[in-house]
Amino acid sequence: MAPIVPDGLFAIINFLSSSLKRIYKKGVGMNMEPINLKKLASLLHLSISTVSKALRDSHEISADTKKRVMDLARELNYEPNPYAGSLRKFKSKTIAVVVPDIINNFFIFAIKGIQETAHAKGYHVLIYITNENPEYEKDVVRHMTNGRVDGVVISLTSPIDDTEHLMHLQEKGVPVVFFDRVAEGFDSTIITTNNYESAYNGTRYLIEQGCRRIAHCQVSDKISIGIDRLNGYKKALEDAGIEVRPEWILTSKKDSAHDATLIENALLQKNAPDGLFTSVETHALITYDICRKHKIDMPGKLKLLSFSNMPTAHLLKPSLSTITQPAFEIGQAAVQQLILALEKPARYIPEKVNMDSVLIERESTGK
Amino acid sequence: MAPIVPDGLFAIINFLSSSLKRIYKKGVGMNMEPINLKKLASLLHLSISTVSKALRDSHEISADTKKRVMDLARELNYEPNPYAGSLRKFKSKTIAVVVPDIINNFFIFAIKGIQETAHAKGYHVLIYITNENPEYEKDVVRHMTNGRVDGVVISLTSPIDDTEHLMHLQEKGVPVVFFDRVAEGFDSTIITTNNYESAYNGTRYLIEQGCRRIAHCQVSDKISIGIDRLNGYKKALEDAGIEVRPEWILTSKKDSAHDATLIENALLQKNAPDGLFTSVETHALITYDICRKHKIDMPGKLKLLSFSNMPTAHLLKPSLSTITQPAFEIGQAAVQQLILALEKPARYIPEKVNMDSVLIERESTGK
DNA sequence: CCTTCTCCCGGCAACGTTTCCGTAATTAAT
DNA sequence: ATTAATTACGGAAACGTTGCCGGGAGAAGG
Repeated sequence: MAPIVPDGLFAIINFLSSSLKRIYKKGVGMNMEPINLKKLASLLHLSISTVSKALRDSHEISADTKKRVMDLARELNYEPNPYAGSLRKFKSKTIAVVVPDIINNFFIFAIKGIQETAHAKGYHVLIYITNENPEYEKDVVRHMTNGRVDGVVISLTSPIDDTEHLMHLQEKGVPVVFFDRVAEGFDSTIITTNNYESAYNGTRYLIEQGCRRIAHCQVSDKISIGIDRLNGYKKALEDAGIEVRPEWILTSKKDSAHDATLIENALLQKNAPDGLFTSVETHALITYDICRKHKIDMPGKLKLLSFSNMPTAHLLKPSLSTITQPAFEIGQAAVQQLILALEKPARYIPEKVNMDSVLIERESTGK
Repeated sequence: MAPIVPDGLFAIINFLSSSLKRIYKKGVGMNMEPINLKKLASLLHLSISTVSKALRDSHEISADTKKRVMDLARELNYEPNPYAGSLRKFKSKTIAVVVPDIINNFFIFAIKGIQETAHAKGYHVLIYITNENPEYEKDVVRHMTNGRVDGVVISLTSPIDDTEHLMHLQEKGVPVVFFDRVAEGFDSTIITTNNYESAYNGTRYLIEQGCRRIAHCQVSDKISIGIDRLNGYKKALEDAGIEVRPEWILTSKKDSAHDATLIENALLQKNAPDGLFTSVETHALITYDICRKHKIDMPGKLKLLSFSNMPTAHLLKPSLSTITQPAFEIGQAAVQQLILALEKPARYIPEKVNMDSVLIERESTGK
């Protein structure tokens, strides 16, 4: 069927272009010639478009041609160049996940949920850790308008009123899904937990456990969860007729050494708090260290409650009472919503999903 | 300077093509027209190649032309399409990190190190979690020959003798750097810790603490660290004249329920172990739960030592003695080596980096 | 005045796909 | 038998870049 002479010529031509490419690409190396549609087409004596359509199982191609093409493609381990397709189709099958921190079990589990469902749907996941640095977040987000990612799942480190970089992203047609640390005024999906109620219930629980001087350590006064949780804390105190004392509202500076002295000073003052409600698990751990250092009896002298997804909370001494968020499910839901926005924009209606956290009583609150 | 009529015409033409593109791309939406080199060129009455060169600060372009171009690019928030460049240049400025698990502080810190240094060097990071599934790892790795990533940093879940998928990757010219769970026979950088010595010293330490019936729980008998650590464990027993009992070598089935009963049965048999040396922190946590459930006194009846990077090890009850690996530094080193291989292939010599873990004595071993 | 050189810029091909279109050959409908 | 429809394939443009050329204008040197 295939004429001999042209094949020989093809072989020579291919060899030449092969070695040229090799030099151009790597200088030296054992890497074989890249195999692409053109290569498959020439080996099969078909056109590039026919091969392309055959591989995509197009109805325009006969059954046995498809088989020939697919067999050869499998044999040669053909892998389509994703960037060529992306360039043509304006979609990369890639999403970005942007988180403030990774040494935090909440984000770990969320990332796991994100990654798992994204991969199940055929998406690749680029990960960006902002290290609580708003400038870095802006920088990263601004560069996402270039088509590298089809959509973004983000938990903010920027203040709630400083999100024009995300507005810009949205205007450029890149869907954004927020989770946990969210923004307002966006026509996009926002996935949170019931922060206000959790903080309210947590604070009230501390009161019920006998605390009257309850401090709160928040991660920031400029992000959504910081505000919501603070408000829940305040309202619970008010409802119990307990004065809200500003000096007992500790605000993290995102520097663990600073935070440690902040908490330490608060706990060592005269008439010190008898209850502490922390918003992130690292602050709870810092508190453990402080209590050990200064021999503060927990839960005797100080009761501690923290938002946390630590797998070791029940093994600590004393075991840590926690408000635990459904982190994994949040990650899953975020990606599901994002992919819906990407693939069925008509059926996508941005929604505010609000999931419930669960309060787990343990020894640190005198259980 | 610029003639008025042509500009007006351009505007009309641009508007038309804009609305057309909008319909083609999204159907509907507030997204503006994408801005690319062609657009910049037409606005500036320059050629595409001139604009391209100006943006890359080429010496072929005059200073004021560069300024005009860059000013407009900044004003319009021009972002070069990364995939077009990747297609042209055969490099994506993207690396993949493949890890078996993410609910494991070792990998968390490693990922942090990887991500941080990769971004510092201008690389993007795709993350793949294999969930200890070799088939999934193979699937993922096989699809990495298509140019999506320039290189791969991997900690294996596949058995040490089943790595042809990685061979294939290397043959295709994609550099691979292994860390922690590594493979043999590859001409590439391998970053490990001194697993044999750590296991030897850890086991000897347990002996010194009075243990005579020491069990070892390994993550797998088919991966590098499993083998090395087991051998260190065995050697330490032999050197102390203690018999190595096969039934005390527990091998994880990568299913936490199964592992729990495995360890539970081992600890409940008559003449049970008085020491346990676990290779991953999850097994240590399982052991804590078992001890609590069955009221096994730790460290009285059972001493526990584990490889672990848990930030809460010192806060557990009892605090956990650990062998802690320099996870963050491993991640850093892995990426540094990979980028060296990518950018200075001439100066890159694959090496076997071996870092030291540190044994931290705490209460779980009777400190 | 002619040559040579430098400076600046534009044209064009190429990267690997996808997809719109055209068309030849075969089959079905009239 | 002529036309219409269908099947199966190829040609070519396009996606947004980069980089090799080539060339015109002006300056410098003879």
